[in-house]
Amino acid sequence: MPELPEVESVRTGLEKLIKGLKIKQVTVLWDRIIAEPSDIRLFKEKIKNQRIESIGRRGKFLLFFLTDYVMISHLRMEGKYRIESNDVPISKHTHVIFELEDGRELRYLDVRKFGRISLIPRDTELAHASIAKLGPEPVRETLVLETFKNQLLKRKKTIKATLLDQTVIAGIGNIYADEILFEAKIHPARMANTLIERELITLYEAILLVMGKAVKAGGTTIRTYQNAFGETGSYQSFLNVYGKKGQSCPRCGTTIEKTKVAQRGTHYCPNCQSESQLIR
DNA sequence: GTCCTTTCCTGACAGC
DNA sequence: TGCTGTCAGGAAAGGA
Repeated sequence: MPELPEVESVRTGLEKLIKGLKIKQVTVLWDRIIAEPSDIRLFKEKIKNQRIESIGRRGKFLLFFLTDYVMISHLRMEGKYRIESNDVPISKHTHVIFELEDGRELRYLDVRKFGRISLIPRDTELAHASIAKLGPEPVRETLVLETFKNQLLKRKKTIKATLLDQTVIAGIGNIYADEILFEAKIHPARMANTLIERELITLYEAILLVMGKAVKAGGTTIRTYQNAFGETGSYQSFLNVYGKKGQSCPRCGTTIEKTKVAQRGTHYCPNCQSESQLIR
């Protein structure tokens, strides 16, 4: 499940592999992957002979900057890009094939077909609905402590749901939300607007720490995640609570529990992230 | 405006 | 063995 660190690792990989190449033509094997334009023929027509000038990222969205268009791609749960020679057989879960001028192909694979691709004119990307509403990236330069605190204090929902809300901060998904809350010693079901000053600052620092460390590690490989080189991330070796139900908390030894918060599987240490916080 | 629920999808796994 | 049911979950859309 690619979150910001995994998408960033895909981005840097793709830049090394296909930047500067021209797309000769595109084959779409599962129409629903293409969100825009709604007419698939138009998508294929427009992308023909476009050169991949660079590859950017905003939150969990990949942005392929082409000659005249920007291709916005979200991998959702299991989307991945592979570069293959055109004589390599098409695997079962390949849904979009971009033929490149050097005979290789950029292939989009997605077991669950949740990923979406949009092709829009250059320079309209920042105004595109999916991008425009995103909150700041989780780095010190863009995530301003005061703004962050104000955002949280007006949310009448759990802190876990708030961290997953892409309009508050861009790029945090289920794995890192659990890891961040463990780091900050805050219970995931705590209401965001009940956090006190000290907790808000601790949480802010935990976000920067966890996300920064995960980007450096090339992301986390839980199920099937691979970057463009087919490499896995290494952050899973730093995970403290995610997927650790029944194991000992690395901080206090208490057994890690799993519940459901904000409709998501949620892992936490019942001692470090105490329930008693909930009554405040 | 904010929050909550549903929808999209397939593979893995538990239980019978 | 083979079937059925449940779970995994990010974002968009629609309803409250």
